[in-house]
Amino acid sequence: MRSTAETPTKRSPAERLLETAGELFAEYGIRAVGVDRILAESGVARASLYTAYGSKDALVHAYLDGLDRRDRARWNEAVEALDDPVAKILTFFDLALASAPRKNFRGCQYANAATEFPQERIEPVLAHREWLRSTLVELLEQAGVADPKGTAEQIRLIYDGSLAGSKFEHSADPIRFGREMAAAAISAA
Amino acid sequence: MRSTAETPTKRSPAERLLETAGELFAEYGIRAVGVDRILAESGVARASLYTAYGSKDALVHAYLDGLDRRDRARWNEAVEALDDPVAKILTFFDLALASAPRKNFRGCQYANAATEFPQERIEPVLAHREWLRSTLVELLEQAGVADPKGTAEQIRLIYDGSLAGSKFEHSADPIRFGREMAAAAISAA
DNA sequence: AGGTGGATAGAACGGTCTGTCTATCGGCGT
DNA sequence: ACGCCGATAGACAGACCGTTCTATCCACCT
Repeated sequence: MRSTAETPTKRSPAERLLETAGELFAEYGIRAVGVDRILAESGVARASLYTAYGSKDALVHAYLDGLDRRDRARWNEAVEALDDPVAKILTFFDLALASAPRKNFRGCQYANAATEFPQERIEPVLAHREWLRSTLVELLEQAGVADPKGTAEQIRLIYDGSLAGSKFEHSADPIRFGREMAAAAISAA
Repeated sequence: MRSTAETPTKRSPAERLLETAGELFAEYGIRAVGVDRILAESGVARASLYTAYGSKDALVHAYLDGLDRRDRARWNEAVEALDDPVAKILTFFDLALASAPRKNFRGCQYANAATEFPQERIEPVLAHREWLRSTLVELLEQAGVADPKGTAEQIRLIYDGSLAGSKFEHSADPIRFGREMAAAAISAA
């Protein structure tokens, strides 16, 4: 009963599974990673996966859901000490910049998931995207720009483009470049 | 001997295969489409695929290569009547706008391929991307902007972002929005 | 008319995928 | 000390994957 996420040294199979799956999905893609590999690299038994999640599909959804929640939490934590709304906006780029090398420059994982499953409406992906949009609008209102909604759309387009470029070029440079573009777009607005 | 691509009414199995594969790859993704489905929808015999291409992998590369050549040809044709270099640049967005609904708003197919095969260096994808970059630089030089290279990078980032947004939202609006952003970026430069 | 070669239909093979099943192990509470 | 329950190891089933093979067919050329 008290087994779930209690001792930090020994985590549950469900947790280890989710972490390993997340790393593999991010690096190689979701369709390219089979459950056999997840099981082998996590050291978890096959049956544990199916008792904990029920299917690979459910594990994928748990992965995307955790991605959304964790990304939001990281941003919230990172902007905690900041006052300037513009600095908070640029934090999106700073976080992407920091995680890009760790993720082998695979770009936006939400976009990757949407690419791999074109005809599914993936809830966490849409939710994350809407959160990003509304957060940008809010911050741009605080910054006192003339057209918060339009400018937010600009920032988000730049954000998407910088992550796409990072994936193409296997480099963090496009994200740095996008950060500058975003800063300039806010200044101009 | 004279069988290859002679009569326009009845095309060769290789051609029908490539066309059907292209449509399916674009709509559902490359990994998601098996050879069985390509064969069924094209009405081509199984053996014909392997005598013509040798493997699914080779068919995929032929698809990507044809994508690159055709996209360049379409752009060249579209800008033939144009003089203004800025108009030529915006033609990239116009073409994307026109093809987006036909492709079910699946965004940039080069990005999709790069997403599905993260650790392969796909030649046509890199070539297409470099062609886009150098073409933009050339046109921006003609337009007399101060920093052609930097501005070209901006345009390409906006282009990438607009296609990514189109995929997320299943809409052509982000491409229209990106077109405006690109026009503004050129004006400002 | 006869033959040649490309296209076709479809069976079959080996491999991999997700998912299920059985059996054993080990820690923890009573 | 016993029993329970989660975790483990691994075989297994069924579907699908790409690929090869065999055999038939048909259009075209001499």
